[in-house]
This record gives sequence, C-alpha cells and structure tokens, in this order.
Amino acid sequence: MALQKDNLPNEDLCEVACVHPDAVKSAAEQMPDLDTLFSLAELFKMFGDTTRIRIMCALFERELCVCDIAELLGMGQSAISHQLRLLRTASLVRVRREGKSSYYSLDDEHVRLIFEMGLNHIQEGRN
Amino acid sequence: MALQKDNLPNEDLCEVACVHPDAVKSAAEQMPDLDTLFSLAELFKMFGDTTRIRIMCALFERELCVCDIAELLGMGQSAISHQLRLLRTASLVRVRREGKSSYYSLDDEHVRLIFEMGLNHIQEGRN
DNA sequence: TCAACATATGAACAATTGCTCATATATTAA
DNA sequence: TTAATATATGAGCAATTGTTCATATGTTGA
Repeated sequence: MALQKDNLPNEDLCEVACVHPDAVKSAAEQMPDLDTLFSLAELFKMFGDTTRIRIMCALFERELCVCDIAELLGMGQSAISHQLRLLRTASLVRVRREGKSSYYSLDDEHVRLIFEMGLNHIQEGRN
Repeated sequence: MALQKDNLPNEDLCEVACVHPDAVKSAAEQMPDLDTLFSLAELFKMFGDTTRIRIMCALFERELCVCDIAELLGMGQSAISHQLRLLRTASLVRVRREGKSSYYSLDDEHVRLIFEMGLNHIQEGRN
C-alpha cells in the first residue's frame, strides 16, 4: 500500500504550472523547522493583545502587584490574573510572592527589544 | 452632579487597599497612549499565527508568487491569499503584479529584526 | 470574443480567545 | 480557628479568527 501522502487528491493545493520550483526549493531549505515557527507564533501571540501589551509595558519601569495592574488598566483582577498566567507560561514575566501579594516583573530583556522594533515599524508607517 | 467616574461602584475593579499609588502613577506616566499600544498589538497579531510566520519566513530570501507559497506550505491558494491580504494591510509585505501572477516580498526590514528577536527569546528558553 | 489560468474575496463554520462570574487557594492578623 | 485580603482558576459565553467553498476579478493567448 502506497503512502497515503502520495495518494491524496490535493484538490485544494496549488498544483498547477505557475509554481517556480527552484524558488520554492531554496525557500524551503532556508526555513526553520515547523516546531520553531510554531513556538515563534506562540510567543508573538502574547504581544498580539492590547491587554497583554499594556501589562508588559506597565512593567517596564518596575515590578507591580496584580492589584496595581488592574487599577492601572481599569480592568478586573480576574482578567489580569488570567493574562499574567499566559505571560508567565511564555516566560515573559516572573512572579515574586511577598505576603498576600504577587509582584510581577519582566522576565526577559527581549521583551523591551521586541517592543521597540514594533514601535519603529509603526512609526515608520506614518509617511 | 458629580462625575460618573467617581460614582461607579466598580465592583470588578481592584479598589482595595493593596494598590501602590506611586508605582501605578509613574507606570501610567511612562506608558504610550492606548492608540499606539493598540496598533502595536495589531502588528504583533500578524506574527502570532503559524501560517503568516511561515509566509514571512518564506519571503526572507526572495519574492514568491501566491502559488509558490501555497505549494511551499502545502495549503490552499485561498487561505494563502487571505493571509497575504492581512499582511499587506499591515504593511509587512508588498505585491508586484506581473502578468497573471502576483509576486510578494517583505515590505520592511523590521520583519527580519522582530523575527530574530523572537528566535533569540525562544532559544534562550532552552536551559 | 472566449477559454484558461492566477489571484482575490464574501459567506459560512469550527476553533480559539478574552472576559466575567463564582469559587478555590494562600497568607496574615485577631 | 476564623475573618479578611490578595491572587488564581474553572466554567460559560460572546467575539474574533483561520480555513474552506464558491465565485468574482483580472490577465493572457487563441
């Protein structure tokens, strides 16, 4: 029995003659593996929400407790807590517990750099 | 009549005593305005999907037509076209029409930089 | 003009996301 | 221990997103 991959009709795929085989081939060769690109997308997803961007931005100067962030953004504690969990999972922020409070801070200097790059792109767009 | 802001019950907001007013204040002062942060989130949203990341990555080396990209990613032409439209709207790729084909290329060197920053972050995470 | 090809796009649908609500966990002080 | 406070989290829901399908648009050559 042949591999199923070879038998697929692939009606949806662009199988016609317009393809440039060498271009496709060399593009394929220089691409990072899918796992890496998936992780990259997961990382940038964290930057792709206004609430999370605001949280990270708020932490640029100093650490803040959950309550501070909720107050600063004018949002509920639960919403902030949920987002902080996602940011923690992505290793973008870290927690420090002190008494009843949890103090969050940035976990990576890349956050700032990525943020800056984004700002540059946006500001250039204004011509 | 007092400002409504002052009268809101704000049950959901963290209104209790745990807030650090100076920390909140100085964080608020150094934050870019909401419009900017919203645009930033919109930009990073483009990097937050595996298909779009793959498309941008495919264009690092040279321009490709829609059909090439569809072939390279093993996806339908329509799906790619839809994503390219989003990337175009975000000024991340540009089109060049030649005959029946549309050739896409990166529209901004920031794409590469943002991509690199993301990679750095991911690779550091492996300890 | 017509047929073939390459791309673009609207509608529909399933999957994902972000928030709210209620409640659980954890810490502190009485 | 009990009450109060700060945070975390599961369930539910509305909104958003990414793909497919069908079709429209645009280009080329006969």
